[in-house]
Amino acid sequence: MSQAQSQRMASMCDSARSHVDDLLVLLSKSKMLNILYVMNCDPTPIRFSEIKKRVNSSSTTVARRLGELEAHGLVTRTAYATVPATVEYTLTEDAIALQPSLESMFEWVLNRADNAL
Amino acid sequence: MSQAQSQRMASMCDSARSHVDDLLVLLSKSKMLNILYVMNCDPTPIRFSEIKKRVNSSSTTVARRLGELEAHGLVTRTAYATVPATVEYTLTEDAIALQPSLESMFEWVLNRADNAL
DNA sequence: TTCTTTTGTAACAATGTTGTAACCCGTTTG
DNA sequence: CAAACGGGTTACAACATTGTTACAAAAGAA
Repeated sequence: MSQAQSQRMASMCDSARSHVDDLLVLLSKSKMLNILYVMNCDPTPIRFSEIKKRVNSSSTTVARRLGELEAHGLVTRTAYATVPATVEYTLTEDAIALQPSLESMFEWVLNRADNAL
Repeated sequence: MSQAQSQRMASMCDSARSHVDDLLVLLSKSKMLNILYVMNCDPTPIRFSEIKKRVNSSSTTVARRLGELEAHGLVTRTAYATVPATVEYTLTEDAIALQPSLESMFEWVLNRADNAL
């Protein structure tokens, strides 16, 4: 961490702190990192059912997480009037900027998981 | 298809996936990223009370998180027989390997927080 | 003697989160 | 007509997590 960033952190006003905390709380919700990871792995639009299958969670939780991500401007939801319904989710540019961090974090996680076998 | 069946269709083998999930669950616990962040900012030994103050949480939660991190081999706890007691926590090498990811993740978080002002 | 300090732990009530089961839409297929 | 599809929503019971309060230990200070 650079000195400038540490200083920015130290001198941050309360409202900025709360924004940081909001984001950390968001990222810490169950399956959130998993969802961002699967969306980052292949950054083309992905369907609800595909996300649900890959993160292995209930519809309720996946819907809640995607709603939270959309509310924070990290994913875009696009519905198509096909039959049956088709809905695609896409990462916004802001979320894509998080990709390198997530990728190296998951590399670390996978390495540790390997070693733990 | 049942949820149990979806589970079995995941690409990774069950034991590897459970290790990955363990780590993601660990990292997703409340204040966990905050703790790792403050410990990464200044990677010298840090005392319990200092962590507690910086992440702004209760003793109970901080103690729980540090215990979980220690159980996963990510921090080392060293107690000194001073009066009153002194306990220092240090990141292990494994945890330090996570530093670049955390740093760029926090950069992203800080940037978003700035823009949200 | 009693107060103070740091670093916790134990018990517990309040609060938050989860999955399940039931249901909705609108359209096509049997 | 009834079922089935994807993509959800709602209600709710079960479960998980949180902070609070009370407590402890050890030794020096008042």
